[in-house]
Amino acid sequence: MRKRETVKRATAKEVAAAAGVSKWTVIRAFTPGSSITEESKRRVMEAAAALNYSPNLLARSLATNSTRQVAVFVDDFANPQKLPVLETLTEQLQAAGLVAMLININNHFDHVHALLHADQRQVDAVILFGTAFRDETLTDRQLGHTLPPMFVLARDSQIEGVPAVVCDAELALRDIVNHLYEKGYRRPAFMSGATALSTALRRKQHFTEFWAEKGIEVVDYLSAEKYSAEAGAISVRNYLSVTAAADRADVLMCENDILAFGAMDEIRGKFGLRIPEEIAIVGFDNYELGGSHAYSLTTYEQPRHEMVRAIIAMILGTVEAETVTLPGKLVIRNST
Amino acid sequence: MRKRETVKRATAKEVAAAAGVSKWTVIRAFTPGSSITEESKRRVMEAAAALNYSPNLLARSLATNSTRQVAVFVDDFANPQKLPVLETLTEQLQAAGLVAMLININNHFDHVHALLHADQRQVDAVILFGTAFRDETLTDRQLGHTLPPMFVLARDSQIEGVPAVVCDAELALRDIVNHLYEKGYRRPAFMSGATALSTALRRKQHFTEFWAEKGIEVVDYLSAEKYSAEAGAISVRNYLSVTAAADRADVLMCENDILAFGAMDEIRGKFGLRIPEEIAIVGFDNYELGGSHAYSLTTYEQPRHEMVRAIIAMILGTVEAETVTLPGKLVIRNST
DNA sequence: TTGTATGCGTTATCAC
DNA sequence: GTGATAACGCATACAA
Repeated sequence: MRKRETVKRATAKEVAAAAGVSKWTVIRAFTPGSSITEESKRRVMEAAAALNYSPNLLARSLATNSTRQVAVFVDDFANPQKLPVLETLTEQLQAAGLVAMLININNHFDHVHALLHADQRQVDAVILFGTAFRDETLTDRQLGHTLPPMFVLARDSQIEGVPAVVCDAELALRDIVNHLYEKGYRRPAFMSGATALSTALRRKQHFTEFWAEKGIEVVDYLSAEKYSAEAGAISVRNYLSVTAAADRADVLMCENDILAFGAMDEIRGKFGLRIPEEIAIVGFDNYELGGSHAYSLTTYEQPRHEMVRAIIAMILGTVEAETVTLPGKLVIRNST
Repeated sequence: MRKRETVKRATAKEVAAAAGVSKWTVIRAFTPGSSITEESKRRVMEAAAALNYSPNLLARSLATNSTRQVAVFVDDFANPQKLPVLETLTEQLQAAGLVAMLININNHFDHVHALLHADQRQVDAVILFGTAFRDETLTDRQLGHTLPPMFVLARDSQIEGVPAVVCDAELALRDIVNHLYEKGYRRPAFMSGATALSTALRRKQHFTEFWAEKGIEVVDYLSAEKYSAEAGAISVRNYLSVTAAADRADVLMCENDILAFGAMDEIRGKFGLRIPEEIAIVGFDNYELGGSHAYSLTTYEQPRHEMVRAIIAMILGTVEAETVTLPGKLVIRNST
């Protein structure tokens, strides 16, 4: 590792010497709201500008016991929806004077490892962004009581005492089913992804539940190997291949947009069915491409700005840290 | 900001007291390859485990003048291709014992601001990941000579003395044009995105150049408003609307896959043309969805693992820091 | 308002 | 191999 020894950064001490004051006065000049005369401040700032001084945030962190860094754990980079959320997250963190450490959770760097590392780096908080992390490992002896505050974003929390910020699945599915029912659909099907995530299970469960409330007890279930267009295509192909046209669902809800894209391609391309006339499609997430003419996918948008705002408020401590469920919004397009 | 005062972390000093040694011995126990007896090390490790001690990386950074943190500047979250690169980048950084600080460059937080901030945080390096940042601002007085080493990833460097790691555009376009020529296409068209980025211009320029080498001097140029499917669709719609079938290109290369998706949808959906029989399509980036049955898009894949490896090697100083151009790979599918 | 002493937790360097 | 001294750059508490 090349160290940063090109040109030493100026320190408060040096600025103090140049300005003819003590280094503590320099600190004050850079501390908003501290008592210092205009004159002193002006001289300090002048000297600072000349020496190109700016406070060393590392040293400040050590002294204040607060790094203003937040570790963000991500373990599913395959989901393109992560990107806009990361954008929102970094933007709002930065606006709050915080900065994101992006941690890739994978086979070589698991949650426990990452948590230990983030802890050593003294981060002010850890955001589990849609990662599958359960309680068990946390009770290990190796993890002390000194862990940074943790928060779960966009997934249910499976850890005792760790709050989550999620989109209201019940409301979402209620809106979706109501919409489909009003449109006249009566034979629903649901395609789920591979995982047994509680968030995913909940969508399926509410889907079933709300159809039942309408008196529709028969729901077909499809499942895809993973969250990819190809997997969605394969899943729907299997379904359509073994299902007589008369028995076929008239609307298929996919657990996310990516699955829906694959399903739509297959339905139109391979089976020559019209969407939504012969089978309607619903996705989840409102991924950008769904708005294009080709897909025009009815979907549900999670309130990512509000979710991020909520989690940051908890981190800052401006609101109590407790699980929050926020309403999203149904986006109706031509696929239903 | 809630500080981390729940339970104070154990320090080397406390571990030393518990183990009956000096704190420097504790440090040695945690420093691979330092001279310490097995017995001392064992006792230290025992005490450390009991007290749940682990070294404070913040304090270490201050003392060693090396944070092992790398700031990654991103200003275009709309491009979904950023995500897999971020995955690769974080994975390899972590494998090298480094960690990524993800910085969102936007209207509220520009490059200069971000650079100053990263500098204050004492990052070991800054990666400009596909951001549009030019030299001018850098010569400002406000930016000292103390800036961290900078590197540009996936775009040409426009800053004097700052190396870049890019995909070889010349080779890429040569491969693409050769492939198209062999397939028998003779009427090429090129769709560019909105920006006047040198990387983008270069693709267009080489595209033209290599067709000229084949004796084909006529190339149609389309331009999209931005890098979105919708913009690609609009662009190709305008083109096809004003171009007689006889004058139409027989192959359209789009500057990236997203534009290509939009173009393909429009070409098939609105104009009822067959791909590739009536018009072939080429993209760039090998975005995942392009592999799906519906698109099956011929495209070009940037060598992201090698690119990331190269930039990290420069950061670590294991290779000289200089601009590197790496070969990607043509991915041939059914759209050509 | 300003200056002084002390602490944050670690590493580097030198004696022993 | 081990302990001690100094230093990293800043913040807090207190005295002037």
